[in-house]
Amino acid sequence: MPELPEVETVCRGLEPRIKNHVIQEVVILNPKLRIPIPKELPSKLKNKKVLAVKRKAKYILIELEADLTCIIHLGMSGRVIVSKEEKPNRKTNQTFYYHDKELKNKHDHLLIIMDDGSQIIYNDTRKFGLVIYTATSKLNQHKLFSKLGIEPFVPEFTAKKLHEIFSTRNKSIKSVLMDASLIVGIGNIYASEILFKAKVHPERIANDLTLAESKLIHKYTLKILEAAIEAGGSSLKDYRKADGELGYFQHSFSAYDRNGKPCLVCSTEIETIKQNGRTSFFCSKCQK
DNA sequence: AAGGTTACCTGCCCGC
DNA sequence: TGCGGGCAGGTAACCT
Repeated sequence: MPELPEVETVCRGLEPRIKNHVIQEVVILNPKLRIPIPKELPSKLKNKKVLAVKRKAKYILIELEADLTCIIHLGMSGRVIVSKEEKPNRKTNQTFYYHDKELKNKHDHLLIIMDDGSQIIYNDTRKFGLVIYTATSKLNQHKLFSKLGIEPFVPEFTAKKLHEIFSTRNKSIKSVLMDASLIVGIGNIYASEILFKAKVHPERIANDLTLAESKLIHKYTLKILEAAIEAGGSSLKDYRKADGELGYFQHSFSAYDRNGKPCLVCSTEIETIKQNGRTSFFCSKCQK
């Protein structure tokens, strides 16, 4: 479920568990992803200390010493799982997770073992994600990042700025909100949620929006993303959910996935339409 | 160059 | 029960 809040939650969950620890071993279990995992990634990462874990758009950046950053993207179905503790196999006395066949999971692509024995697994059913590396000093020039739009949580992301962005695009507001070359982090779920709260119909053409409407979209973009990050943070602290899987928490949506259910404001049935191959959820009475 | 479509991949759910 | 179609939270290579 990785949009900005989920990726942020993964980063916040991961950092305290690996920061200042050294990567002891990296094992490629299945390199087949959108960009294949580079063969030399294990040797590059091995013996490097983790300096920080950061988010950039929907990417996870594991910043390492020696000018190295490991870049992870979760695609549609990527997951990061951190073993809670070392689990040695009784028979072999091996601490490798993968020496215990019962713990093996389908679609695990990468295993990282830290110096304290904790193990990080990248799992991705649909293989749309990626795990690569680059020089930290050249991060912003990387092909993946060179065309990214503005981050929502920077001071320059103002209502005025957003309105200017909208004014340059002659297509639906829904697809503009989801366009990472304009604004990063908003995917199909939060685009519907933001437009519902702002009372703007998803098919409205972006450059037709009034400044007042852009201001509402700006306000709810920040509010909704913040609330979702907060919810993710709560789930990280919840011991009942502390199964090692990071970034997956119960969402409460107002519009997304509520097709046929009553609008929480006016009780009109939530409708769906297809836009650019993606389903949009909206209330035809509230959203104009 | 903007805007739209298609493909990548697996699994699940639904209707027949 | 089995099969086919459509669908799923993302991105980028294509085409016009």
